[in-house]
Amino acid sequence: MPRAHDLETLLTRAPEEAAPLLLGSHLVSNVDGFEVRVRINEVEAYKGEDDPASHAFRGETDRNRSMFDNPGTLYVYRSYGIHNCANSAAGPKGVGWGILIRSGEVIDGGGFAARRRGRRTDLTDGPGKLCQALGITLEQNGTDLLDPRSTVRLEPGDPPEFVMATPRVGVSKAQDRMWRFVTAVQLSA
DNA sequence: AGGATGATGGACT
DNA sequence: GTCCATCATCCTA
Repeated sequence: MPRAHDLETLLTRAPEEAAPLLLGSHLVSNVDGFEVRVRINEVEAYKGEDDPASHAFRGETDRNRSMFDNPGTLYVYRSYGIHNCANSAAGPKGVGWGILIRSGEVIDGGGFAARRRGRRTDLTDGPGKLCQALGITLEQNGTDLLDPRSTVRLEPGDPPEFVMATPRVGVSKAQDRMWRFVTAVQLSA
């Protein structure tokens, strides 16, 4: 299990190495005073200008700027005009690497999550759902996930016993990269 | 249980 | 105009 200051070390690695190690960590949000804690069970690596599937493939833009910031910076983007999706910047500053946080299980604050989602089940089993449950919007883009004072942050957790690697979801390019990482818990969900 | 589809906006050709 | 790092709903079985 990574300790708090180890998360920064972990996230400075290449995203395809850091992503599976991030599984089991906690994503905690305190937006509007409601704390929701999620154990991360599914992530994907995106590797900047080396990766045709990455938003950063064509370099830095207004939209993807957070991914080029320090490792542990929150990159939020709007998906299909409707949903928000959350990433952590990875690698050294300036490379545009990131880890998409796709799903998890609610550990605490389930009532707040259910209220935000407008339902009692399927609260955080997808990247858009997870952001809605945690109240993560473009307003939180650029947040330092490694700062304990941040409204959205990463904290250490228990690592999973089993991790499976698969192609990434919803991408048509670079399907040969097995850069989606899932815990056994998420597989059975 | 699984496939099709509409919503909805930004980035890109 | 087309393509999305998606989701909820509405079918068919």
